[in-house]
Amino acid sequence: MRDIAAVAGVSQSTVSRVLNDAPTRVPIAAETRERVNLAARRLGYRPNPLARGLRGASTMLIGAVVRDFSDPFFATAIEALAVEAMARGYNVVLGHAHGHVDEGLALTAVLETRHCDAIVMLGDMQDQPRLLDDLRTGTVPVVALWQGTSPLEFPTIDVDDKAGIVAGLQHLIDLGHERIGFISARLPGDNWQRQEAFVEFMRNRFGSIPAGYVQVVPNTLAGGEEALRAVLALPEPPTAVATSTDLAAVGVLHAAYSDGRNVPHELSVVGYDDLLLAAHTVPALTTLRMPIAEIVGEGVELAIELGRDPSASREPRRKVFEPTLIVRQSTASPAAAIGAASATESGAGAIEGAAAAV
Amino acid sequence: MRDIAAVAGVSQSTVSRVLNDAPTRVPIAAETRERVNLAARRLGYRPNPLARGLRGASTMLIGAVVRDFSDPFFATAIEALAVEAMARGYNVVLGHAHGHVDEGLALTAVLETRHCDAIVMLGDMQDQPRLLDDLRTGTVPVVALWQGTSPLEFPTIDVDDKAGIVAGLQHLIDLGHERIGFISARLPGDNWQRQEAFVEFMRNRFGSIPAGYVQVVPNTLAGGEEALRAVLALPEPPTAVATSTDLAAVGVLHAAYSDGRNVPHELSVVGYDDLLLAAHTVPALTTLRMPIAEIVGEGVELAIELGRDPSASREPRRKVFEPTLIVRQSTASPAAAIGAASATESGAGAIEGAAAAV
DNA sequence: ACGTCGTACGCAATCGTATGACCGCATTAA
DNA sequence: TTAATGCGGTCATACGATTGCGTACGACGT
Repeated sequence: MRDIAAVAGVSQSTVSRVLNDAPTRVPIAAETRERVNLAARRLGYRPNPLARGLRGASTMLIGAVVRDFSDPFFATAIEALAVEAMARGYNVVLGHAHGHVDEGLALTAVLETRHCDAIVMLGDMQDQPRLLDDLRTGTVPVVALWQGTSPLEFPTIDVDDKAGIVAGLQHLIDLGHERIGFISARLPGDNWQRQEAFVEFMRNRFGSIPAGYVQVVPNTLAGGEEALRAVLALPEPPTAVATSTDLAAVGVLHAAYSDGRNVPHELSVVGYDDLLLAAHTVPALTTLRMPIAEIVGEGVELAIELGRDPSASREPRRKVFEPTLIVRQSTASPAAAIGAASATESGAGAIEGAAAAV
Repeated sequence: MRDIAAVAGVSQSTVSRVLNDAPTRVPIAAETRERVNLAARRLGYRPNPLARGLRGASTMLIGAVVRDFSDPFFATAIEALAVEAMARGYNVVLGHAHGHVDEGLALTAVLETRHCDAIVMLGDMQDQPRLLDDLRTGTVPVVALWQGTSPLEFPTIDVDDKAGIVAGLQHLIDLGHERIGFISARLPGDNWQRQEAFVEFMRNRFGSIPAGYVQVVPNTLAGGEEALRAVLALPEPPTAVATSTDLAAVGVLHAAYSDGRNVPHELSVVGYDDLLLAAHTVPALTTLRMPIAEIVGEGVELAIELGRDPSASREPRRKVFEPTLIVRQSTASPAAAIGAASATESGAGAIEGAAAAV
């Protein structure tokens, strides 16, 4: 910048004013402006965001705190986050709140993150009290996405999990299912929202839930497999399972296939999230679409707004989106099991193949 | 920091020296050290990385330039990157080199990235000349991962795609396949390495490749489906297909199922990458394992090293890792097709179910 | 008694940018 | 003629930390 000033024959302050061309109380002649711009371009000038930030200006950075982004759901969310942020001229720095070295690392992540304009938290972090504490006492505004029912500490954008679970269960019941299991895929620190919704709905509908019909497993493909095997080993196994996650549901599909159980004729499966993948599993997964883009977009918008105007109300508020049921080929009436034998004879999947639209 | 100095009754420079306790030519009394540390802790001092970076010190940031991280392969790679970086005390900032708004955005991404200690490029970016140009002329060291055969401009860590493809094809040939198709899932900017390896190997082995046996599609699930349908519509369709990507392979599995083709009895499928998902598809996917963690770890190591010591040789060098064949249930001898009818009668997947170990 | 040396620390410049305070000049109003 | 005003721009300083250099002080040697 000093070089530009020298070349253009003006002072450094003038250069600064020209380059940001912000509304200033100091007028600049158009001719000078031209000269400076030219020099800047010729010298290939790039503003140094560090120096900018040092002056208290915005760094155009949004911090993302996420636990585990091998989880395809959060991977998708992060991509959305990056896209939304960049569309608004912001960059994203990753803070990894990993469970293992947890406290130490989590803390560091936040410290290093301090020079962000805002922080977006993806997923629930109730098990990381020090991180939350840091965030709470810090000066950087925080927006929480998919916080679940945790005590509201930050502005939150969330999804109506209860409505989603109910929609999935109602779909199964409409098909004629009554013995419905639930696979509760747990993320560390996550709350029990979807599981509770299941329990509440089923209690109201059928009075009680058979023992073993709710399986709690880690949110991985292998977790889904394990849970399905456990549920099918029951004396009176369910004819359908709902899962709290597509990831687990994909594991379920694999386990069912490996054990020779035809989905959907012998077992119906409902996922949750509608990952990109869900439309392309074998068979394609009936699931609940999570409006990821909308949620993240809203979150970024809010985060930036809070970052720009620190005086803005930071009192916790919550916005809730609705998931929508997407019916594909992994659910069918339990009565269909009668015709299953003849169906498989003509090649597994022939029936659904005819309706394979996505 | 000034506050600390005041509280501890020393000068701010002393505080700086104590807090970094770096090897300095200025000795500090142990007692003073204690006093300063105490004051710093009580005041909850957090160093401001901006000011640090301003003085030319390292910002402990690694920039990641990636095209599209909805691709599960890159999502996994990014997670690995974040983990490896944080294990070394670095954070990661995301630069999105999206294909659409490409040039403009790509450029911006890099500019904003300037204050990183190093940049890691994930995937090939040959179609973004301006980005490459920026990277080349910049002062920040760059390490390229999965660059393919592009002209070597940066230190590169890569995988031996040719060996991988050959291993997959040899596996199919060993099973007795001769009519083998290839689904070339293309990432924008990517080169044709895997496809070329296929063509070369098959030419040498069988003399020629039937028309239509090589399908080029975008690297998506839908791309895989489309390619499989095209290949099966040929007058003499292949008995096996290799894909350049697990993502496409999953699409293939879905399409085969939807069209009533049993995998592996009527069609063998070989993937490439060994995503986490690959072990849990229906049926589990035979594929080539990409040593993602090793590659990324090596890349981060190198990037940090280059960042720390700018005098280090930055001349392009390449390190190559070997993929390894993972045999699961999506491949079988074409002769098995004879017994396919009876096999499906007892429920699809019963056979592989018995061998469902991962 | 005076010079020397090692120890322990302070002073002040510096990085790149933003910005309030001032300044010279011309034109216009009083 | 003088003062006020507008224009076009420069000066100096601040942001928070790092770091070369200077310096005060006690101990020690001669």
